[in-house]
Amino acid sequence: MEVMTIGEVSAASGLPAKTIRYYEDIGLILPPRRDNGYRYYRAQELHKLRFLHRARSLGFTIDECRQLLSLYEDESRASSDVKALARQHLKEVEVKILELKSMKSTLKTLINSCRGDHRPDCPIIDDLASV
Amino acid sequence: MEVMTIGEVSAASGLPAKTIRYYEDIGLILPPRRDNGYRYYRAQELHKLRFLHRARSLGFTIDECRQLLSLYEDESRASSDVKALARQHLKEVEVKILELKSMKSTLKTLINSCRGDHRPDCPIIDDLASV
DNA sequence: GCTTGACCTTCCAGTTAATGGAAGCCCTAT
DNA sequence: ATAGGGCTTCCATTAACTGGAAGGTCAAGC
Repeated sequence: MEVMTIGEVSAASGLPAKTIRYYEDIGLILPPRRDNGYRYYRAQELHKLRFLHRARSLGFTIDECRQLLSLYEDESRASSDVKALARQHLKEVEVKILELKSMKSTLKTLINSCRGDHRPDCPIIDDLASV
Repeated sequence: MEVMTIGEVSAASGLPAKTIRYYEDIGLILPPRRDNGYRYYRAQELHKLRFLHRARSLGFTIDECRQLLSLYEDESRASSDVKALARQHLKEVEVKILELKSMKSTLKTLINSCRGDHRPDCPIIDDLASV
């Protein structure tokens, strides 16, 4: 397939067409247009869309994706720049994990202490109300 | 302090005044008003605000908080309802932790394999581009 | 040649949970 | 009287899409 419509590149990249148009709106991927106004995508654009898909699935924000994309396109990039970005992101992921683990452990404790029957007394409610 | 202004209840609950007004907008806490239009908060409202603060800090969504609040106020609630809500939320927290852990492990691997020097070759970029 | 249906286009609105800021009252102290 | 701090409302913005409406385009079939 030499070039693709948005529907085709959506299937090929795994990104919804809506999302691909959104990425265009915010200036991430700017495909050329046919005479009828239809977007078309070449291998070049498909690669970038897949790149974005993967980066997003690793939790990078759109803004980080923008930076990654420009590093991807920069033949003379320093891998240290990429690594720094990834390290920063890793840190944020780790912080979130810690927050969620703390929630998880509190929730587990509360759930375990609650009988969960037809009666109203409930240590979960008591905890929420006690702070 | 018999009753409080929004600034006072903000200090007492730990929630920003902006957030307290927002909670009113969406119908969570509806304080009475003075003749001059100022909101005022009694112990009753303060307790609910603290309740919300705590519930949010455990990651419950606003909608879940709404349900929790109505259980809190329902003298004839069944603790099983509270427990079910908490269990559901715990599940979601656990799912998020798993997602983040998977990101974390991939990121770590990629970061470790990247030299991070002035040269352009970078396994992180390669991975993103390879999918 | 015309219709049908799938696909494409743009634009507008809504989602979550707040947050920032502007314009303008109100109250207390000096 | 005026200055300040706190209060009010209303509007806009954030992140990253997603849904839907109204309408143009194209290939296939009758």
